[in-house]
Amino acid sequence: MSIEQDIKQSSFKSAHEKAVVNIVYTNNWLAGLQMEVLKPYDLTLQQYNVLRILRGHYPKPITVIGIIERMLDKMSNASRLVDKLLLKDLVVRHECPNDRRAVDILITQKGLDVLAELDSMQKFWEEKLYGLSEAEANQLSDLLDKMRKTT
Amino acid sequence: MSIEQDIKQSSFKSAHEKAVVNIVYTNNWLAGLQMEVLKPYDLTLQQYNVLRILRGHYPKPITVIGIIERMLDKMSNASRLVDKLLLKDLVVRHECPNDRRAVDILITQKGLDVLAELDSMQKFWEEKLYGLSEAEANQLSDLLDKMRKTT
DNA sequence: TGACATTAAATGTTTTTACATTAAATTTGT
DNA sequence: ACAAATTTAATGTAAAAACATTTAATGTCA
Repeated sequence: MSIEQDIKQSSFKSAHEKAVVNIVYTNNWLAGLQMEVLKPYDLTLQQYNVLRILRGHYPKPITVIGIIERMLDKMSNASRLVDKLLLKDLVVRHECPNDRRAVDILITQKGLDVLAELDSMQKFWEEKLYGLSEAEANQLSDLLDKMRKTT
Repeated sequence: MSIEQDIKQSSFKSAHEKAVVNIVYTNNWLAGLQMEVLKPYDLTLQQYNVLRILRGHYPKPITVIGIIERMLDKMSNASRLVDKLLLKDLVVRHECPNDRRAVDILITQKGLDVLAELDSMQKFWEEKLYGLSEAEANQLSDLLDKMRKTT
C-alpha cells in the first residue's frame, strides 16, 4: 500500500519530509516482515541481529563490546540480549583469557542451525518480494548514504 | 559515517541486503536526530507524531481510531499516548457527540505552540543537514515505494 | 607503586511496547 | 425488538527498551 493511503495523508510539505516519512514507514514494513519470520523461532529482531553478528565472526568469539560496535542500534542492552540467547542455548559465554573484565561470546551449533533455517526465509523476502532490481537497490543505498552526509 | 565503518562490516551478501540494512540504519540515525530535538520538550517520537496528526486536523478533533489510522506504527497504544499528552496539557479529550464509544481528541493552543517551536528545528535538520537535492529526495521515495510493491 | 581514570559487563529502575482482555456503545440480522 | 456480532477505547500484563549506576579489571602517569 502507498504511504499516502496507509497513513491517510495526501500531501507532504517537502520532498525531504516525504522521504523521511517513507524511510520510517519502510523500516516498519521491513520489521513487520522480519518479525513474522522470526516469531516461530521465538527470536526478536535484536536477538536475531546479534546472532548474525556472532556468525559473522565464527569460529572466533566476540566480546559484548564487539557486539555493540556492530549493532545497528547501539543503545540496546547487548548484555541482556546475550542472556536471552544463552537461555535458548544459541550462544555460549566464557571469560576472555587476556582481559578478565571482558566476556567472549560464541555462537553454538544450534545457533548456526537456526540461522541457517532463517537464511532461506530471509532470502525469500529479500529477493522475491522486492520490486527493485539490483541496480535500483544500489541506487537506494547510495541515496541513503548521501542523505546522511551532513558536511 | 558510512554503514560499513559504523557497524564494522565490509561486505554484504547482496545489494538488497545492503539496502535493507541501510534503511534500518538510516531510520535509527533519523530517530536519533529527532529525539535530540524532542528531549528538551519531554516528548517521545510517538507522542510528537500524534501531536502532528492532531494538528493536521485542527481545528477539527479526531478520534483515537483516527489517530491510529494515521500513525506509522499501528501497533502502539494510541490511548496511552494521548494520556501522556493530556498530562502535559497538549491535548484535550471529550466524548464524541454522535458516538458515545468514541472520544474526540483535540490539540490545545499549548500543543500548537510546542509544535510551532519544534517546526523550526525540524526544518533545520530536514533541509540544512541533508546532502540530498529535492530531485534525489523524490527519487529516494520512489525507490522505497517500489521496494514495497510485492506483486 | 599507588591514586585516579578508564573500560567492560552486569544490574537496577522507569518507561514504553506489544499483545490480550475487558467494558461499553453501536450495528446487524432476523 | 432483541440477541449476537462488531466497534471503540481503556486497561492488564509481560517483555523489552532506555538510561543510569555499580562492580571489577585494566590502564595511566606522577
